[in-house]
Amino acid sequence: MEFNFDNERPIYKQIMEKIEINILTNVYDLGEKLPSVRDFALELKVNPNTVQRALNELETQGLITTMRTNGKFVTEDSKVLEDIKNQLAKERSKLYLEQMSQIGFSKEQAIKIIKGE
Amino acid sequence: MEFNFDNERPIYKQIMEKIEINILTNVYDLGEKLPSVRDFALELKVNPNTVQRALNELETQGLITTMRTNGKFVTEDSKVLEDIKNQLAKERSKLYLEQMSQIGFSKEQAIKIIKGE
Amino acid sequence: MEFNFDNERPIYKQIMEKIEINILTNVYDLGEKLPSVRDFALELKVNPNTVQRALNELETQGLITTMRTNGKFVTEDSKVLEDIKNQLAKERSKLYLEQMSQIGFSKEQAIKIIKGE
Amino acid sequence: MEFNFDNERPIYKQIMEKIEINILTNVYDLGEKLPSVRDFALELKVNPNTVQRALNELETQGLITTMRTNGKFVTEDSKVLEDIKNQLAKERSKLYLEQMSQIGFSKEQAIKIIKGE
DNA sequence: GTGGTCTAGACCACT
DNA sequence: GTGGTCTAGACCACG
Repeated sequence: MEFNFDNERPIYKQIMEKIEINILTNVYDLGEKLPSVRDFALELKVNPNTVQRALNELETQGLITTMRTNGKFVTEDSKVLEDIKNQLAKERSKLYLEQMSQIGFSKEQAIKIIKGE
Repeated sequence: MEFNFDNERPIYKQIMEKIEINILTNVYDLGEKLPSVRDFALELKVNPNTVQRALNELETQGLITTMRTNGKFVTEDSKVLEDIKNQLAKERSKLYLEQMSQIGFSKEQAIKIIKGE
Repeated sequence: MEFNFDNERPIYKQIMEKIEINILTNVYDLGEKLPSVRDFALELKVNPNTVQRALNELETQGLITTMRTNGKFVTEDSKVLEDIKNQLAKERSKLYLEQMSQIGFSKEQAIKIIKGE
Repeated sequence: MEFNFDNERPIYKQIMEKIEINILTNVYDLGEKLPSVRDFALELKVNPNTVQRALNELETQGLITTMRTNGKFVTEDSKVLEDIKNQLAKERSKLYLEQMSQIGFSKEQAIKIIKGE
């Protein structure tokens, strides 16, 4: 796991997103035990509280479950993963189209530009 | 001009973006005189300092020029506008594709999702 | 606002509940500005971070909205309040009946005991 | 005996409550010999220390007596059981009414909601 | 003066 | 050794 933090946004959110992506793309498998809070902190060179906060939010999101004294685990419910993935995809598409329309590009133009990428 | 401010981001940036969009989409024409800082502030129900800051940043971006003692005007250089518009469009497309690829969607899938919107 | 904290449960949760109740029972009105995080902390003799955490969770619950640099406010949406109130009431009734049934009391007996209170 | 443990509370307390309920509802009869700590632990898939702790607390509560070298037995005093049951019932009813009143429901409303369950 | 973030470090309960 | 909580104190952006 790399750690190029962007100063513009809270570190804990960036950690959230990294782990979220790793879960959504099965870098961490369903039901897999995650590194301990302290290990994450060492690896990311960040205070354990910061990691804690990130993982907490992922837990309220349903991606992680905690077994006390035993560690934190990726959810075993693949449906949750799919839902979050699709929700993210839709949000981002919608946002993209909105932003493009704001500056005067139609949906067709927006797609054409993507294809050109 | 509406004013649904998002608590997550600085208000001055949100104002910047609104005015920028109005310029790029010719709501404010090339060379047109902009409302005074004071008027903007009243209309947006915001502190004049906040408007000031937004306009300053737009000026360093080249979208606005100040005619001393006379007010602020939209640039008369249409090329500047086109450049900014296209640059924005490319950035956003690139970002969109990156984000989608991060969560496991190919360019084709990304396009398909947009079409479904 | 009193401050008899129970050592068994996290302080931040107890703060959450106190404020939640104050909102649900209109001690804090719809749309009213809440005391600042620092003021709460002084009043409750607790670290500001602890208050912050409590208020944060209330925000994700939808009871509070933050206007940056301006303070935190009770939601203006009375529907949210009603929903939470009714949800709480149902949860508690269900829990009560379950607990009573576990130790061998029927719904009728459970009601009779309440009436005797 | 099932074992859906709740991460929020100590496992030993949850075990305590389960056994307590089994005694109060005569799943374990008066004077009956309980399974050994070891058997409990295997059945519950839990560390024997955890079971030990739970049983100890039940003993100080008077629900269980240890016959040295011979195992642990349910108390033979039926009055103890009745007392505990009624005390529990009263406590819970009182708590329920308090909680409902806190969020603005009268005793009558509280009863109505129960009936609707 | 407002909220937000982060760190360092401590202590706790549980297993 | 695991996660959870709390404190003290610092710094930041914003208006």
